[in-house]
Amino acid sequence: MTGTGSAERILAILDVFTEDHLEWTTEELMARLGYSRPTLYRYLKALREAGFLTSLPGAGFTLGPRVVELDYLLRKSDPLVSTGQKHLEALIDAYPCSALLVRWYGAKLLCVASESSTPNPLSSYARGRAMPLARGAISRAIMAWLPRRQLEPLILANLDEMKQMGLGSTLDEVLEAMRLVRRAGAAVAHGEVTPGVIGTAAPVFDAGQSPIAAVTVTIAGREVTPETLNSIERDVKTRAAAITKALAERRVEARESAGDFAPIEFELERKSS
Amino acid sequence: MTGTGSAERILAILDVFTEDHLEWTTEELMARLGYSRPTLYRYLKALREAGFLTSLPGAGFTLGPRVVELDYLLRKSDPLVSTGQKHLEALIDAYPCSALLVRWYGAKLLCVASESSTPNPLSSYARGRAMPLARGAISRAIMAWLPRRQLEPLILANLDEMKQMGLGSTLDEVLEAMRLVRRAGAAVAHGEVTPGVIGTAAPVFDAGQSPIAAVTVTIAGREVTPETLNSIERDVKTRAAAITKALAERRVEARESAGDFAPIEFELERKSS
DNA sequence: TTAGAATTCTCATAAAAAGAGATTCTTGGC
DNA sequence: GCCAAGAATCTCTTTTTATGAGAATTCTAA
Repeated sequence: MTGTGSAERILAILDVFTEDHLEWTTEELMARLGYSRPTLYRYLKALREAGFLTSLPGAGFTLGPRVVELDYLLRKSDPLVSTGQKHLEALIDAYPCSALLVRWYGAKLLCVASESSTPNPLSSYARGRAMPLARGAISRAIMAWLPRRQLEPLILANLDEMKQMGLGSTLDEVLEAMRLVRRAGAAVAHGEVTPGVIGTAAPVFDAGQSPIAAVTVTIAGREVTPETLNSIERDVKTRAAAITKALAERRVEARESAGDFAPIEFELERKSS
Repeated sequence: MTGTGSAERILAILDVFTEDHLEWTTEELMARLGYSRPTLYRYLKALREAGFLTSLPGAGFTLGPRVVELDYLLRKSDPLVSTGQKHLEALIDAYPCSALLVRWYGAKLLCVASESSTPNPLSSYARGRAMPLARGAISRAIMAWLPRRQLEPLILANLDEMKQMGLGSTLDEVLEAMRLVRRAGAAVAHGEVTPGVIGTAAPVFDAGQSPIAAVTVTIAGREVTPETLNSIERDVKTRAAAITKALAERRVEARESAGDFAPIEFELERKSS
């Protein structure tokens, strides 16, 4: 569990680059990480040659171009983003809101695409922004459809915060709340993440079974009627279902053209009897 | 020179994820990289726990959330991007064009911000897109201001392509062409990257000395008069200079408030779960 | 539940990181 | 353009630690 391999130690270097401290000198890194000078330089060299770090002219290191390239790759090739984009645009055209596509990464909710038709809140919902695990419609739109094995430990780990959200004070109560979300087909949250902002989210499924993402609309609570809210919920559900469907179709296409793939040969060693 | 350390071997895994092949099964990776099964799984585990890879439910791996997060970090904290954004917007408001901010990474030109007021070419100039080193206004707007030590090997390595661009057929001729660009304060290229598209680029400097980026405007050649072109060139130069100045001021501010930096203490190693 | 596959474990072997200090390469100052 | 101060790399031995064959385990899907 505890990573003491050099792999972990190299990747750990990237963890010290944070919003507050994005430039590091070698001295600072030595002090922070406790690596000896030659070792640190070896690691830094590897990371720099791979493009993950760039040495600044003055003296120091910062994140490098590979990061930007990899994100471009992901952005351009992620079927979720490419099929979802138009649906986000349709949503922001219909309401004065922000529309997000948030991916479930097994331990993290990360915004992977966002559009907005209101001026201010855009920047706080940019791509790459991590979302809270225990609060908000997004979280529940994913969690409610998780298999029990995955769901239970998650709830137990975040029970305190969920209690505050009024989801219930025991595992069973929260499970019941999740059941209601599942029945409704979407999750709605009033000001759980940002005060005064209503979030509505519906899940996107991968192979029809496990949720991989959520389509979300956030809108200012004071300028929305219950009817509009219903309409939003309907639209969000429709859009999410459409993305799920598009993903499934894409999968089929990919499989059909997979004839190019070299067949995998089983090379079991069978001992002659 | 070719890295055979485990650091390089781990980072090499990320290199096989390309636009054409973004999902890899363990079998494919073993065949492609030649690692033994346990070793590969160890590496994959490290990369997955760091978030650089995600295992897909079906069977396979793809790039993970850390990539998106790191890019967000870079985007949000890169002073070049944050000070340059408004200038790009001003440029696209003034002309029907695409405006880019392209960063020089020592061996690579990478678009780090882009805005566009024309519908079609937007997607081809997205953030993360690598730009050619030997062609186009962007390249020259950087190269012309590089110190000779860095410039010469670059020219020699790309002489053939530069010959085709009409920059000269010998080192000295290309150096002379660079001198002209330096005198003009900006580089202009007619259809060197995309046929029919005129690019105009001016350099952004870091500490007043070495170029770190270029502001670029690309515009369709047929719908632009020589006067407009002059105007664009003037604006691009002005904007680039403004960004350089803003960066310098930022630097001063950072230095003045550097007393806030907490002294770095030894911290117990903690691993994220 | 039970095959079947995917992932992790065990452990002896051997490779390759680590570290101290010397050495070379860069930078900035004059 | 030269020199000094600092940054980055190299040398080389010790010891750590990664490696890989095969076995054991866990996961997944029927």
